[in-house]
Amino acid sequence: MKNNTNIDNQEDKIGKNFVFDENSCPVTATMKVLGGKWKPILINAIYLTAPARFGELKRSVKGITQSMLTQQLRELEDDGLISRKIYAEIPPRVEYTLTEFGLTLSPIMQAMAKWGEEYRINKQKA
Amino acid sequence: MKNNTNIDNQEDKIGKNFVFDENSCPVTATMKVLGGKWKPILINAIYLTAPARFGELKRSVKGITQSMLTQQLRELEDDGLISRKIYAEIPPRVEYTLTEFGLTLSPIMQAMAKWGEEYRINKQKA
DNA sequence: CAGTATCCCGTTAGATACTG
DNA sequence: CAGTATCTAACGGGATACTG
Repeated sequence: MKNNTNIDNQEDKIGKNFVFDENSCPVTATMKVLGGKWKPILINAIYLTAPARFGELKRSVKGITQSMLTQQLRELEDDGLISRKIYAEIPPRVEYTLTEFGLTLSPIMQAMAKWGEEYRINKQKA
Repeated sequence: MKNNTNIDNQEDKIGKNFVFDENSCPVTATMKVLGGKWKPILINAIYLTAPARFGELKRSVKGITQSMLTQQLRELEDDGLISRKIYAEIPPRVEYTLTEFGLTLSPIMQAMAKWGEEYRINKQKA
């Protein structure tokens, strides 16, 4: 739960003048990569249907628009989570796959999925 | 990584007409709770300084405004992650603590923190 | 088929002022 | 001290049209 790098500085124990800074929070960094409406779904979809084609994703991811799909795929690619393979064919074909690094998200996604389910149960009671 | 409840339906294996729906993605549900600019930092801050007072949080969480702090604390409370204890004193005192349920986020936060650090290293190389 | 380019809107976050 | 109320700015996401 220690998500502030200042924590490493033993001089600066959690005292009255300790400061929590968003820029040094690695959880926030992860959220930026996984955040937004489509990222988790897309990662999951690509994981389960790899190699995933653009048109397939457009059909299978309910409600996503073409521009959103392109944009999100670019961001995932820039973050090194997915790889994009272009086939010089007519009609054009592009396939997306999770990279090795993208696969390292697996335990986090699983933990989040499990927690999310418990959260729903918890909310229904409240 | 299976974050679509449809996955449980064995009739509907990942085929050509499989649909990924945002409403049935528990990862997205978790993201809504943990998402936004301040939630991870606040959860961490409350965890490390509990019982955390309003004024303390305002001072220690760098850059947060009073209205944002109030709003985020309310949301965390409504989600059952933190508890709010009011002391009928002058001057008024309010203390925030993680609930049992809030503490169950710990493994996720730790996993995300670890991944976020590796992501940063990965990005610097690219 | 797999995109790019624009324009638009709703939500989220920030600034400021006021109060029990 | 610990809030609430209100207004404004920024950004994520959506609709539509066009293209190699």
